[in-house]
Amino acid sequence: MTRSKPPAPAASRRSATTRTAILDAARERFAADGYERATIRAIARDAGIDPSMVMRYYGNKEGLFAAAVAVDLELPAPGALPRERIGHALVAHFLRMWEDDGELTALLRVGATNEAGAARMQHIFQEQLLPVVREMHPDPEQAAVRAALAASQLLGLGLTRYVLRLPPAVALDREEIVAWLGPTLQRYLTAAHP
Amino acid sequence: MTRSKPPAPAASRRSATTRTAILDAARERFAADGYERATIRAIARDAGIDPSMVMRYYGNKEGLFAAAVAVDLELPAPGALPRERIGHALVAHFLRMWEDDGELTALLRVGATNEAGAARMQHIFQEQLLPVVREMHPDPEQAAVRAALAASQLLGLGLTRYVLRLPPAVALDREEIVAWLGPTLQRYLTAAHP
DNA sequence: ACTGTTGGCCAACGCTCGTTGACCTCGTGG
DNA sequence: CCACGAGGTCAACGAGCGTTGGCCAACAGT
Repeated sequence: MTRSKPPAPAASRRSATTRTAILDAARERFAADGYERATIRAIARDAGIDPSMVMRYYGNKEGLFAAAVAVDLELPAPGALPRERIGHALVAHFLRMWEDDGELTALLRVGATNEAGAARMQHIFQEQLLPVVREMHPDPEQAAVRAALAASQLLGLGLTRYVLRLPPAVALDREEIVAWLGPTLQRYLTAAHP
Repeated sequence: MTRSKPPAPAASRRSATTRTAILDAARERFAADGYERATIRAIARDAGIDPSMVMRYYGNKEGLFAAAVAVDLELPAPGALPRERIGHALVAHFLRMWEDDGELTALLRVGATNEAGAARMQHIFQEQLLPVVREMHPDPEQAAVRAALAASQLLGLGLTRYVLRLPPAVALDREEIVAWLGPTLQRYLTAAHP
């Protein structure tokens, strides 16, 4: 892509280019095929290099997955949005994230069949979604339950729309989804315990 | 299919026993490992027989999966339950079905990474869930959207609780889940378009 | 008693996978 | 000019997979 000689002597013979090419190809393959069927050989072929380079750079297949799928949900800072709009905002945010690239699809596809993938999803849930909910509900148990409910609806959306591709779920446009799911998330996160 | 002897001294040299042993083992393995990692060899080992027997009985791995995971959601006949309680009833019903055996977990795990598995889920959606919703909403587009929304929440629950095993989702007891998700399903299925 | 059918095992095939180690090729620093 | 190290290729390994075909043992019908 880019030439090679910036200003400095460093970065010489294009390793960075190859590294990101590998990661891009890996993300795509993991998203399309899941962990087992996304073979290192296929990823290397997509990236236009030899399979052994993948091993050199990322150690083994697990390391490659860890490097390729390092999800940051980019959730808004707690308090950054009004409490009574958080449901709609979260749904819209997640829709944008899902369609950004295949990273979330890859994570979900792998998480469904691979132990390490599932563990990574738990980690993301705990480190990224839970803190936002905790800001609203200091009681830890309350927060955990409400965050889990929110996750169930948000992941269910991703599952039906981007993984299983149920036709009616694919056909909906974003506004409509936000209008339907927003109130659900709002209730899970802010309503009184039923 | 089954030629043999209906009237005669049946059950002789135990083929039926083996067949169901294979199906049980297959269901468990597919539920635990997904399609690729649930190997015919492992399934045969669990069933206490030779891998080649699996081939004899079910043709190939796809045939085995088809035979092992033939989901019947056992949804109530349309009109069998009051329209204003259908949300709670559906959630409770699905919880029971998920915990019955590993069949739904197997279906979801395989559906997330396997084309045929995803197609089977679409088929079940269309043939089993959609008709129930159609009974309430004659307009086909309305019915499809509402059924997809319901599926997203129900599958999201199954995903977080039985596949990913997010701790807070596992810790919830059934009544609490019904109390939280019931109103959601109720709204997706019966409320006015938002 | 003979024979065909049925349930089952064993051994092998061809293939693909992740992974490894030897080798090649240059641009650069001394 | 030369050595070196980084970027990259090639060929092979051992293992595991789905699948096949041949063989064996025991029952059932004649």
